[in-house]
Amino acid sequence: MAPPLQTSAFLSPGLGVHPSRQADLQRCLLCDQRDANLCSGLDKQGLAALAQSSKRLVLPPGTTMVEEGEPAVSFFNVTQGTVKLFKSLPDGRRQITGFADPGQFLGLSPSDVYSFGAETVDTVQVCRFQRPQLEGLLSDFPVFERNLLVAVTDRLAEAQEQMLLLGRKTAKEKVASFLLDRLQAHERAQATAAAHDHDEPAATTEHVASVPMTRIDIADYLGLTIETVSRTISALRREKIIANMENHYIQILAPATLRQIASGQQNG
Amino acid sequence: MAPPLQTSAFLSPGLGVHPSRQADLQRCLLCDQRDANLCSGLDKQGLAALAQSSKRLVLPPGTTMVEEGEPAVSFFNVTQGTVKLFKSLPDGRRQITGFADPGQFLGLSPSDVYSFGAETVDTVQVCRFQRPQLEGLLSDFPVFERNLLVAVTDRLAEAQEQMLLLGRKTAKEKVASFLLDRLQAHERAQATAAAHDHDEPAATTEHVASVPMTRIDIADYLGLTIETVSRTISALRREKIIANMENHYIQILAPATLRQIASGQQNG
DNA sequence: CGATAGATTGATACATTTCAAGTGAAGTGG
DNA sequence: CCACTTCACTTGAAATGTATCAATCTATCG
Repeated sequence: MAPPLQTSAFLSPGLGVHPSRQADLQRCLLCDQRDANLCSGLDKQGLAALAQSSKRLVLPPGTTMVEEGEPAVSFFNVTQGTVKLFKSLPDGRRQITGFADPGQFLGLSPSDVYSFGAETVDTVQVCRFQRPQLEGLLSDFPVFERNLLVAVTDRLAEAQEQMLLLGRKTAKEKVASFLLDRLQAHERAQATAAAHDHDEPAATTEHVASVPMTRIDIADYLGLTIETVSRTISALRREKIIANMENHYIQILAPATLRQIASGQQNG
Repeated sequence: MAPPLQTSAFLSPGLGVHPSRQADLQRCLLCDQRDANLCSGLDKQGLAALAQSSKRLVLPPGTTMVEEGEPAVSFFNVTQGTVKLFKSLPDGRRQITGFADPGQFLGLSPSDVYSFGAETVDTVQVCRFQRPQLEGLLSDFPVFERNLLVAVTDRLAEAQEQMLLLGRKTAKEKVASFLLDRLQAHERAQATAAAHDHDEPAATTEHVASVPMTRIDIADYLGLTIETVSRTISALRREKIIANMENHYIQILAPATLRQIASGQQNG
């Protein structure tokens, strides 16, 4: 099952890193997501190996990254933008199982074909790994494998939370939960950007949710129809719990209230 | 599929296993689940370490194994029976996120407190690990860590399938999918038992689903009410797709039809 | 044998879907 | 520069699948 690869030291630290690989390593060293999830805790040698084994891609909105049933040859780490993961029924009904924001991986599958599809929501940057090289990295760098284990565990916990939402929450509770998720996603993005700008983290007095996806995607994520999503968002706006902003952002006026709604302690 | 078994005599005295640990090692060597998931591919040293670090427990039906919010101190590997995992809302609404049948683990959590609850459905046998010892095992035995990574990945894929069910399937499709899951669970159990009996695998001409859980559990797993579950099962019985057996077993008369229903290609 | 828990069945209610129409913004071509 | 299309979204009215409320049945167990 797991080929126990030898940890051959193919890049002696400190000594001459292959010139043509310098650019690769730089890419990792300067990456926004360098200390996030998969890539955290790696020494220079590990980072160099990661850099060598991956390729950075920029993908326009609506790009299919993974198709259900196709051979699972690639593995991705998202560094910018949002990717939607989904499963479909033969008649076209679709369930979005999650959104992969910067710092998250995608592409693991229990078999040799993908068990899900993936498509970019907006413009997305990823690091792409090929399967065999990924397995080598896992074997060679225990920290990397541990990071992946932790990341998959996180995703599993998220999936369980989403099952609670899908199975037991009302439309209003679903939308409230979603907006809070997107608030958190935006806050994380802000924090990451601030850290790399060396700027002071601007005191977040405004609560803003990043919602780059369409109503169709939201509906397919929450197990609702687009009409119900639209109506529910309108209702929250009428109740002054949220407010419209530019294109793909929503302001959260009453986060505490929204949290109460999301956890089923208030019906508004 | 079949893991490469060690063919060596399983207790060569030369290897100096500590005498007081012999019983522990025997427990692992004779375990039904020895070659399943987490415990597969381990050499004798690894198996001995596993045996030493874990304790076998037998738990009666309805035992709380894990409570949401409590410190995540234990990790379990199920060797017999079925455990239900769930998340709840403050007002008591509950979603069962999965059933852990023999060979499956439970107890991983992204933080230091459990993000879910777990309770035995019937009489359950588990191997219990304490957190610190588990981490030691993961670090010491790469095969073990890889097994866990594979197992968590499997569970994540299952969770995604269940999200599709919860968000997009009708009551009838949900129940059909559930019965097929339970058919597979029973078939796996049969296969395991047969392998350890050294008996020929009895030609499975009858398709039987093992359903040890109550209607309440089924409803909380499928995002339905007990009434809807009951009505739907009755409808399938009326249509001669399934038939009643003793207490907690259901016979599948038309597996192909059930599969079509489960995947949304037929409404019956 | 009565008590209790699990399961079934029926009648009604309701949350969400479905069907339908309409709005507004962005892009296109004459 | 302005009709015209398109796409995402919103809103309304009617339909429906599942939930809720309620009664009954069955099996197990003290």
